[in-house]
Amino acid sequence: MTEPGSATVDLEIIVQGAQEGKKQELRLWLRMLSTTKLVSQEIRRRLRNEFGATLPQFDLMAQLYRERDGLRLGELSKRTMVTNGNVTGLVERLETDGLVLRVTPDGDRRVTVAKLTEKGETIFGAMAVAHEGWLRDMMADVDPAIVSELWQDIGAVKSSVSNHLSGGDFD
Amino acid sequence: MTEPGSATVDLEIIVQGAQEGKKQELRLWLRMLSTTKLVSQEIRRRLRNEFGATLPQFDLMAQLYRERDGLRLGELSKRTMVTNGNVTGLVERLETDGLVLRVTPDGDRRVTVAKLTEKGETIFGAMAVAHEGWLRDMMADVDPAIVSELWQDIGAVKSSVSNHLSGGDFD
DNA sequence: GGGCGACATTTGAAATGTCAAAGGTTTACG
DNA sequence: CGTAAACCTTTGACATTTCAAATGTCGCCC
Repeated sequence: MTEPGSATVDLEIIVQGAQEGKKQELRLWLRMLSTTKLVSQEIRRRLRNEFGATLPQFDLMAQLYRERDGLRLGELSKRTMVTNGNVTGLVERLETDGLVLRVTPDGDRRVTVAKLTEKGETIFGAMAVAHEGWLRDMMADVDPAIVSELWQDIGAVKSSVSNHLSGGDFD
Repeated sequence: MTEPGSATVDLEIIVQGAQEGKKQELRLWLRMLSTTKLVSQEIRRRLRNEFGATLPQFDLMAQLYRERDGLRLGELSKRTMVTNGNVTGLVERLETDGLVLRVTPDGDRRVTVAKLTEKGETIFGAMAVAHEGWLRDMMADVDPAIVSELWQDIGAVKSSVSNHLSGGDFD
């Protein structure tokens, strides 16, 4: 790939920097976005085919699965990065299906707490196992060391982004 | 399950592999997903505030911007990773706003070709410049070398995922 | 030249997504 | 007390999303 006899390595860097080095971030973003879409679509398809569930429902249940005492809707909204109004409908549907339960605690009647039903826990357990397997399969060709490195470096991206938001939100 | 194939590996790796190394892919995926959501939301907010546009509309126009002769809806669907039915409505709204034009070529009346209007090109030009700047800003704290490396390594992930799809789709 | 299979887009139902405004509740302060 | 501010959730209007089924065209083969 690299061309021969370049005693002027500096030149390349300068040229690259001046011409298109500026778009590295854009390029990275586009690739992150398309990759994420690809994986999402695959997971969505499998969740649908094998469990009749949707990805947002899975996400929401995942949060409840590790907080057996349940979570307030606002907290669910933050953790799933889904708007409040959206959580309302999501929980509503899951309640209809008997996977989730809504309770208003005694102390504060403004609050609604959602928690998994026993049925919900059982079903989600199965989904979680399958879900993890799908990801292992999809990333099977990637060197584990790279996987680990990516986790780190994307963390750096995430934290840079967090520090440059116009609204001022956090992880 | 899987047994350690080579006895030459470090103890660390074995330990890691036995304990929680199995979930590395899941961990990476969750981080990719949350980071992508974070960036998407920020871009969405800015597109809305500064241009009154939505992210899918921006994506679609981006494709048309570099194909001045226009693209068939099916091709748009593939490139934006948006379903056919979705493209229909998207283009419909953009046409209403006078940003996009729909034409049926003479040769084949099954086909609809969408292309940017002059107004569409002007407006998108401005959005593209801003968009690139937003990304540079958001990733400002990330070492350029890391940005480049991430682009490469995520490419490896993408291609692994592509090779392990149940449906069998490609980039 | 009629019809069948392949192709391209649209439609329709249901779910998810955003934002802004409205609805109750609680808290705090004068 | 009693009202205003703060908090939590829901609602409503719209845009986007997916899937499956319908619609419309083209190509080809007999």
